[in-house]
Amino acid sequence: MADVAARAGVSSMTVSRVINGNAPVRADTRERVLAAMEALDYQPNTAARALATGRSRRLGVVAHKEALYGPTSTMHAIEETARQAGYTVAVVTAEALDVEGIRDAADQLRRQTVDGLVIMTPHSAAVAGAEALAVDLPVVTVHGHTEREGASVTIDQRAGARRATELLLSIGHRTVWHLAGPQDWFEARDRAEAWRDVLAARDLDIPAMPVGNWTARSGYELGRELLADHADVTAVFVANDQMALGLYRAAHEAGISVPRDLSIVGFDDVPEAAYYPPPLTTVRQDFAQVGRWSMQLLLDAVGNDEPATRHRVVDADVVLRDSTARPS
Amino acid sequence: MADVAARAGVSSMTVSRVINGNAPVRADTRERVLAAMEALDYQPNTAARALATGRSRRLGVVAHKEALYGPTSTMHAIEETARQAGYTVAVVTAEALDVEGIRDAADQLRRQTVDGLVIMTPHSAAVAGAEALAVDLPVVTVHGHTEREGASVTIDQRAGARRATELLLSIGHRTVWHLAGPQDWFEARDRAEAWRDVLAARDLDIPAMPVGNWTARSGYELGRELLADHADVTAVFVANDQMALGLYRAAHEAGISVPRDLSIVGFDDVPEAAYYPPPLTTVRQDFAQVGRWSMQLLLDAVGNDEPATRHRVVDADVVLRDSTARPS
DNA sequence: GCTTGCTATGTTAACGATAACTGATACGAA
DNA sequence: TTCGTATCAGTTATCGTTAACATAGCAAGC
Repeated sequence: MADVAARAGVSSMTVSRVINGNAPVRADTRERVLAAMEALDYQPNTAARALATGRSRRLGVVAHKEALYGPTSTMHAIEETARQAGYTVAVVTAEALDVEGIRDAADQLRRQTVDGLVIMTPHSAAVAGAEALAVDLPVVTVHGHTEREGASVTIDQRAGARRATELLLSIGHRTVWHLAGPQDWFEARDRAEAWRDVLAARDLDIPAMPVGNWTARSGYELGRELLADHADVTAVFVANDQMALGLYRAAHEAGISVPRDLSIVGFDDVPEAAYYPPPLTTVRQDFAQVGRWSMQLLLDAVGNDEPATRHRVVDADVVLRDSTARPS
Repeated sequence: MADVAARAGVSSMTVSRVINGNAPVRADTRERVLAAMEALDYQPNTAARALATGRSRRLGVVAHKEALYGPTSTMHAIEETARQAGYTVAVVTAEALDVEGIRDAADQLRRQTVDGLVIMTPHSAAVAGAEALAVDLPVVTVHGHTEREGASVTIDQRAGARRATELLLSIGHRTVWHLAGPQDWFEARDRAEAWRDVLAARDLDIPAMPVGNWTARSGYELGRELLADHADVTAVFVANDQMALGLYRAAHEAGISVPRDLSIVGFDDVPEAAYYPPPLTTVRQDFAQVGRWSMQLLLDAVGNDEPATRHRVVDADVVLRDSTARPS
């Protein structure tokens, strides 16, 4: 920077003003400075700037380990939105998404002088960790639930699950079973509760709810037991698309045809769902929207220097394909 | 830091020495300093440290947009390895993986004073961008090809593709077709070339090679044409698992049974592949290993303050499942 | 002609850490 | 005893940038 200043015949303060555009600089002076920057291929040093201003134009994201489709899509949208606003993103993968894990990850990010934090909080335990942080840093939580303090972006799991369940009932199924996701994930719990609520509202018996872990394998194993034990199952709402794929296989092995003998609705709408045999009726979640909105909330909070507080909810809609039919 | 020093009754320099452990400090002094750090919940400021030392303990990763399984797994492994070595990771998603896009992304990271760079270079065009950078910063490229200067980690696409093709020939198929991936990706090109080489080495005719774009949709559409036009196809090696899923559907619609009438081998071994109907024989790639090794190469280079130069190749093995059988 | 106020620039002192040097004490060998 | 050499801690300057204040020039208003 000193070199640039010397070459342009000004003080380094003027160079700083040209870069930041926050104070008047005469047009011809600005030109000279810009020319000097160009000629010397000058890159401002962000460490020095962060030290002087106390702001790093860097945001932290606490992610979790699994390479699932949803969080990955959200991550990319976060990164892109941040970049367009001139921020960079530092990612830390929490070992475990409990209070301890979130705290460790966030500490590491705080040491990096991040200006704000996006925390992916699918587990209930993770929320406590997030709350503890919001005191001295703007924090937005993602995929959590909306009943906490501070800002968050969630997908309307309940609406999606309600629609899925109602769809199956509306085409004539007497009741709907549910293969659930791990119940320490908000998303899984919300889906299960909404499913239960729909059945309860219609005075239907609520069948036993096997609990899986998002993997196709768990869908397969739970599905095999379910179909072996209960010959009367005609409709299953599955917690996500991978588990639905596992259930497909269990049904196939049991000689049960989808959708003729068994209707299945998934959740997520992964890109492959349209090519499962048969193409899967599922609930689409706009993961990218979640990323964009969470970053916007965070940028607002960082800009205004106040904790973020707003909640935004992304809708979730059923995509009708070929895995659902009236019961025979 | 000054507060910590005051509380412990020492100078800030002594606190620095305790933190970095690079100079002798008497045991009881160290204890006092550690106690003060603990009591004040002291967090070292990385911006100041970066400014003073010229090293940020931060590494950059240039990723690409698509939320594919492989790159995501690699990313997580990179992040984890970096964290264990005390480094953080800044991610930038390149808009386009061409020379321009890589350059922009890397410039942004360089301004962040990163100590080194991992560049995911699946496109041929991206390599040129990477080469331009290696001059003043340790760079490791991933998923590129090995015939360039500098360090890289790749998966042995050729070996994997060769094994897949040979497997199909060895169980009696007269020839093997190939549904290829986009030919501007090294991985896709390597797989196609290895397939062609195997056939050529046995003096077999080399069938036309439809080219897709990694998606299930492209696998479906190409598969439909292929099966309609060529009644004699008995074995297909597909560029990745998603495309294989698309081909499954095309076969199913055409009344062709897998594996009885048609054997299929995929590539990647995504977690769902074992639950495709039928479970997919495919080539497993250890994406996490790629991430770990690339980070190790980079950390070596950063530590020794010299450009990275070594190449490492991760093997790729066939996982035998139920989508392959002798021709009937 | 003198104040007032604006524009454009320079000067100085931080920001929070470390590098390089200096000083004090202790200990062993000659 | 004296010197050399560790060992431990303090002092000072520095990294590259910006905040805060100072200054100079000039136009407008009375």
